[in-house]
Amino acid sequence: MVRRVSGPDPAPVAIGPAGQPVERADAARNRARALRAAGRLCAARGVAGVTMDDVAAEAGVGKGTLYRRFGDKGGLAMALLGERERGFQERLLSGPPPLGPGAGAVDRLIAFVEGYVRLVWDNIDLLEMSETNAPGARFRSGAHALWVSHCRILLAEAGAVDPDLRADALLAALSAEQIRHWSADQERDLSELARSLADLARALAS
Amino acid sequence: MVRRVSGPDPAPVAIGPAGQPVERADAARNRARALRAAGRLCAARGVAGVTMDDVAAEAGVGKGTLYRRFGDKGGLAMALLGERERGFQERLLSGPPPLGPGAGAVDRLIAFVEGYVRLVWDNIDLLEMSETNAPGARFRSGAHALWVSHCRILLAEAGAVDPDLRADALLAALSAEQIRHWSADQERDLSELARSLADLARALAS
DNA sequence: CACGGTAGCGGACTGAAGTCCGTTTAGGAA
DNA sequence: TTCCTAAACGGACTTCAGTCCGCTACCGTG
Repeated sequence: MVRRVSGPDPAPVAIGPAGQPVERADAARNRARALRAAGRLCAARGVAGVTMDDVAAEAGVGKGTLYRRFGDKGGLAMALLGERERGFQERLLSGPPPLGPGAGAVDRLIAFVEGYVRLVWDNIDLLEMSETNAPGARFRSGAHALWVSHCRILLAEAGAVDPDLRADALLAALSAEQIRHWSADQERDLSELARSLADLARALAS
Repeated sequence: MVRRVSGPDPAPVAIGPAGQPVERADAARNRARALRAAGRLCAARGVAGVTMDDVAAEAGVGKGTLYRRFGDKGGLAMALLGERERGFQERLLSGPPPLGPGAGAVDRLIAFVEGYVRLVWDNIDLLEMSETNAPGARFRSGAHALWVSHCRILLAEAGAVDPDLRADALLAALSAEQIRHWSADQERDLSELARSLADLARALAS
């Protein structure tokens, strides 16, 4: 199956009172169950040790249900990630400066990079799982679209040339794979890495 | 099994006349057979449509042999890639400038980026396959070590700050995933992309 | 040339992702 | 309240990567 683009599950067809399409009650219940089960199992055994059958059993639903809701294993990982990214997204859009609005573009960009590296560092297993058997899946997530457009806008504001490409390039340097490489293979630590990448962002902004 | 670090197959133990460890004749023959078979099948059906069983059957060897020689599916892909990268490596190390020695650091870097983008573009399926179920496998390949050290040296020569990190960041922007994203999702074409990335390299060099 | 130790061989087996399709049920309509 | 239909369910099934281990044959030694 091809992973769906705009979210973990197919768009419901029925229309609710507020005009939004609404998910059937059993579907919503099972989605929540699956996410809670997956979270529990990942916490207990580590992301790599969890299979889809495990999650289905722990959630008390069939495997088919899991695949209907999340598309594939990567989609489940993305859904789990979504919950953890939400806080950072909110601080980005409406939190205090320098991460949130109010600071200069370069300062905001640096704050973004520092926070984002941290987010990746803390969720690296889940991020890698979200790309298994679907290379580039992250590019199609709503979250990634937000990161890119945030960087693009700040780079443009700072007067950088070709902010589109540079935003993508900056985020490429912040990919889970790359951060893992710096962390595991080169034994860089989080704070030193965050500092170096902030410098990189500063260079890209000029 | 864990992919081997320095090449596709385990270091042979017997020592040959010239002092190099030597591969047993049947092993060498089967490696060549497997590579030829894999090349044929990929050309005929596309990389994604080829299974390890297919390759084993086409090569006339057992599946176990394939895994002994190449470690896993990604290792086979890397071995196939190795053949295609060799020409570029040679032009890099001893070909005519600006790619080879003789030109200024920035010009060489730009020539590298243009050539490398092309190399990735032409072998993108194989590159993605080399990372299936082994995220970050490319970082452990000998070829990648060459690309990184080449970029690092040129960046240092050009006077860039933190050439280590910048070399990695530049290559992150040139990863197969990222190039695929630019090509497929954003519909950029090869020459425009090469030009933009060359500009990025110039910015990183200063 | 004969022999023995060891690297190499190969295919049956395992485990997990992802699919299929007959069955169940939510929830709107009459 | 009953009925109807599309959505959702679930588990058996398929496919494929990767492992295991008893067998084979290469090649260095005497």
